[in-house]
Amino acid sequence: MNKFYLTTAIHYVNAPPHVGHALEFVQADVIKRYRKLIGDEVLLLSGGDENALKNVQAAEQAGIPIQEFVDQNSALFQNLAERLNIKFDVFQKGSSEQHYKSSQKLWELCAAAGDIYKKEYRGLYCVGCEQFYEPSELNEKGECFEHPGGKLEEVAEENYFFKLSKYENQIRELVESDKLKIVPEFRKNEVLGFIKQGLKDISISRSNVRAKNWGVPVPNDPEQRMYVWFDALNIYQSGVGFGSNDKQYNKWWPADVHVIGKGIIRFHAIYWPAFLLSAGLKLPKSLFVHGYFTVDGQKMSKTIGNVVDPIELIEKYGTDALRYYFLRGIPSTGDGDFSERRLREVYNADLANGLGNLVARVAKLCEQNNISAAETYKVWCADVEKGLSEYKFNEALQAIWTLIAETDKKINEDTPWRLEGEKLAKTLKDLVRRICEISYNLRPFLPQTSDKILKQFSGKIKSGEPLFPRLI
RNA sequence: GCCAGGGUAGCUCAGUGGUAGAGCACAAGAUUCAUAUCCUUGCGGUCGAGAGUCCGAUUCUCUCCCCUGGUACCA
Repeated sequence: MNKFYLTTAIHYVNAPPHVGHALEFVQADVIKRYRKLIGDEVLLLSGGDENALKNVQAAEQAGIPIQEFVDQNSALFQNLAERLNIKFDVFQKGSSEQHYKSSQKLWELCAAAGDIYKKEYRGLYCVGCEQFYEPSELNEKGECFEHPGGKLEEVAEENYFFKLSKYENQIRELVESDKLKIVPEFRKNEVLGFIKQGLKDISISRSNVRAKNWGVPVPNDPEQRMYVWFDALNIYQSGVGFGSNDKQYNKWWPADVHVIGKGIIRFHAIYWPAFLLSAGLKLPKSLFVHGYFTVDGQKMSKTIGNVVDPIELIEKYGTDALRYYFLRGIPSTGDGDFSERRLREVYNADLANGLGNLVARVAKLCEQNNISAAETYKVWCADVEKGLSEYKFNEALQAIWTLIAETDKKINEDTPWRLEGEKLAKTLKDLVRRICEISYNLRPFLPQTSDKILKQFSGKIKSGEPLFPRLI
């Protein structure tokens, strides 16, 4: 049996999840369900990047102890997954003891390879924001936008650095050769373009003061904490036993695919393989990079106040309706505009009038004529498989909806309501076969709906409640 | 600034050196098994602007305009 290990990104848990997170979860779940259906043993991991300074700041603002704060928000991410009908086999918390040990082990391996050294970092530090800024990020007076009037201090601090520059050629080769495959192609080119400019060493630690004593302690240096990316990426390993359970780790690692958003590709395509190369560990096989949502044409942001809550949408339209919109309504690798108006349009056109209505009309015909379904159909439509293997979910679904349209047309041509006897039975059985084929192919995408249809179309067929009541 | 991608029907997008395509939306017709549904037909575009190559350009070349993304220790 083939193993297949995939992950979602490790998200900041400084705020509740929005539709963008939901999109990524659904995409990962489709891959997971498909791999399972074709017989792989699959593990899906997600997790929370709980060690970021942003969490500390957000917790302070909310007036909640930091651990309690990240626990609460991590739970919201897990709850969202459940509501989307997704099961994370592992949800690895960055603040867990096991993760700390695992990340320290990774650090020690990199250090033993001679790739970690101490160096002074100088930068412009804003006390109000508690972070460093590049000159380009400041206003004309050299002040930060959040705290105008206040001068930034030039702060120097000893940090640990990782010799990223050493791995430049190896990483270029990995990406070019697709040994680390990046989907889609244009993201791969972006990464190569970035590498071409030359890789510099990166800081991978912070002083306790700046880190507010939060985060993974650096081994053998009580004054420093790991910079979040070093340990956050390692969640992919710590969650499957790196540093705690060798048997489990050897079974699942390396990851077959990391599903991530475009904003963090550099960390996954460059930093992450470099850390692993340094530590002498296996590398993930591929990255699947999705785009971001805009909302009614605008960037989603807390300041604009247009952050869309996926839970509300699930309550309004149902899990599968939302899953369908994510998968069909936007190309899987591009940016998509989220609009509720569009969601409603797609719901009525494709789910109510298309799939739902087709199932209802065939079910009624079968009920009236005492038709039973005997066999089960497990045949993948070629275009659906093709779409899935390339992560082009919208194209896969399009193929299924072509089947739906063909079946509708066939019913109109055959006019079963005018037939009788043997001919009628034969026509209806053919329609039942088509419905089963459609719902089988639908399984990775709309699991609840698929189950409902397959249940309705096994044994004696009866008409039932509409799958997707038409919205007015 | 530099690098990459894009500007095609009201919307989302596909596509080609030879009189422009799909789905949705909209309109009409026909049908009744069905969720006022399905089916058929129709409406709808100087294919970002200009110039060049060619018998012929939306498709190739150049210039310009606009949009999106990337341009690292901030995430």
